[in-house]
Amino acid sequence: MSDRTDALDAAKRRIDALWDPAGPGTRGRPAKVTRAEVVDAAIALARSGGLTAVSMRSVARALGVGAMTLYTHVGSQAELVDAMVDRAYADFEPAPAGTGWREALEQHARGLWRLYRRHAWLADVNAWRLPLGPHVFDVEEAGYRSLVDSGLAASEVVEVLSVVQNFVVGYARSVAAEEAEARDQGVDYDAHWRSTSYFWENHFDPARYPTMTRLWSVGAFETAPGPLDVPLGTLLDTVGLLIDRARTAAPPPIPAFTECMDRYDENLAQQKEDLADPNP
Amino acid sequence: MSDRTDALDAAKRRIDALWDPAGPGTRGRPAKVTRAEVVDAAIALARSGGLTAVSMRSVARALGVGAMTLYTHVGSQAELVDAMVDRAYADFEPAPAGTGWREALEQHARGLWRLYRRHAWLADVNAWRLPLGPHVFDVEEAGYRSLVDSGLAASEVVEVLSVVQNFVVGYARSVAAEEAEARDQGVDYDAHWRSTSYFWENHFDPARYPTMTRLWSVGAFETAPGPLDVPLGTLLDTVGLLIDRARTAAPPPIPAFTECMDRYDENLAQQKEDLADPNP
DNA sequence: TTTGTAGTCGTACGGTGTACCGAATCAGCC
DNA sequence: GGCTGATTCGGTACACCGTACGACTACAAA
Repeated sequence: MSDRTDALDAAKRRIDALWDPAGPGTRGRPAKVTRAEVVDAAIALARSGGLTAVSMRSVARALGVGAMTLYTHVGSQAELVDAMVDRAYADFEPAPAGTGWREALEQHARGLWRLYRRHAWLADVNAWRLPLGPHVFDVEEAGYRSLVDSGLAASEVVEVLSVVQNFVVGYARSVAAEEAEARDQGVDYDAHWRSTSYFWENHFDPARYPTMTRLWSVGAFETAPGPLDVPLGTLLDTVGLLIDRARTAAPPPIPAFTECMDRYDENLAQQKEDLADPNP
Repeated sequence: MSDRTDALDAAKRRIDALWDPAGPGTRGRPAKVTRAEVVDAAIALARSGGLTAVSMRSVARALGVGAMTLYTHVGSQAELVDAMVDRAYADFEPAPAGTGWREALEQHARGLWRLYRRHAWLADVNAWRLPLGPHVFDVEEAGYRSLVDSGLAASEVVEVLSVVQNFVVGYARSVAAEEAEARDQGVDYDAHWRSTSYFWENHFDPARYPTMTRLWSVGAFETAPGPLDVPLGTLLDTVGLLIDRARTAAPPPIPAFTECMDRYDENLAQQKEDLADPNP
């Protein structure tokens, strides 16, 4: 019983810390570092050495401070990583409003791409789940805004954005993985290239993988110079095709913001009721 | 210099271990466990406790063996995880040959979905990069085979499969993350539900996120009972639209297997030449 | 000056991956 | 039977990790 309660409180505190950073008290000993400085130092470490380079001790050392000192500012390492992610997402540059869905969605995808290129360590942390932080939600909001009035059904908006974001993040992840591997095994890209080509020469069997051989023979696996451009264009084309189809199908419209606030309050009340009385 | 060489050799050994498991020698003391037993024990631990439950000591304990004993069978923990992934991918059930692209691609996506549901820990490891193992390649081959003769251009085949797989894996990842969180904080789904609803009640601001509010008001975020069905159907529809477009555009054809073997040998020779003479 | 309060951080505990190396145990040979 | 070489087993040790505990410090307010 108390185990569950503790874990639940911990989850709540982890969320609260992202929205109400709990500024320094005016009483007592003054702090040597701020929460923001801790998060920034951790991000700096992650950018140069990956997420594995971020330990409580290494961050403290970078700040010239004892390891345990960090715990007055962040609560736990998991909370620190949450804060790092939300801080990184604050760097996202939203697309200018008023453009069409295609430019908006493309800008959104490119913004996400830039974000994951600038903070390559995000590819590692994203494995679990994004923290429910304000700036993460800002990015989600911007993504949905690019599609909400394009004519797609509401569920399609969610699905399409999920597909696009999964694609961009997955792409960034694979690129970041190669770079990290190259970094780990010696600064030099050449060594990494040798190790993967070693695989193709010594183990790849065309007879076992005929389809891949066919695609490889026409260069389908070679990444373009501007790596994201070509696949993203294709992906946006398919979204366009989907929107064309939706316009003739005329799905139920998505209500305007003013209209739906009533329903929002209603649903929230219903949700509270369900929690109070857990019987179906 | 020797640092780089060592790292390169390590990478080679990590790849070799997946293709030539290096059977037990006939001389010397007989082994108490086999490599396959080690991998299976690690997978069993991962299935019940997640990847974090897999440590060299815990695997050894599960086998009734000293921790260091494992190193005669797997070389390192990274190599063990590689082997776990490739072993898990061997469970993939390929789609029956001869069906159309849509059934084949759908079966492929569903097979991947089943794989990631059966081995939820795959969602954690996939963050870095899939190991270059034979069974991983079998799955890739099956995916490409479903699309290679659909009429798409070669590069589109690669992009579409990447999008579909990223979607399925991302979806499985988010579901697995929720289950892992629920498990960590108390066996009971209720506690987890309370913690996320705590967020919606206390921090979500409709004024800051109007578009998400609009979509939420019509239930766009509610997951369907058969969670994968609806989004996957939409995704396959868009692939169909893309294929229709490609059939009228008539992209350059992808050569048959027999034709491209010449080009394959040629390219491989070229590659070796480039490596021998690294000047541009 | 005293008291309360908040921040710092040394110590310690239990965990991790794994390098090192002697002990144990076999096949094959004298 | 005894010996040699090959192979595996696993105890010990080291460096690292996250963090609970509690003594210590430095300030604001009383």
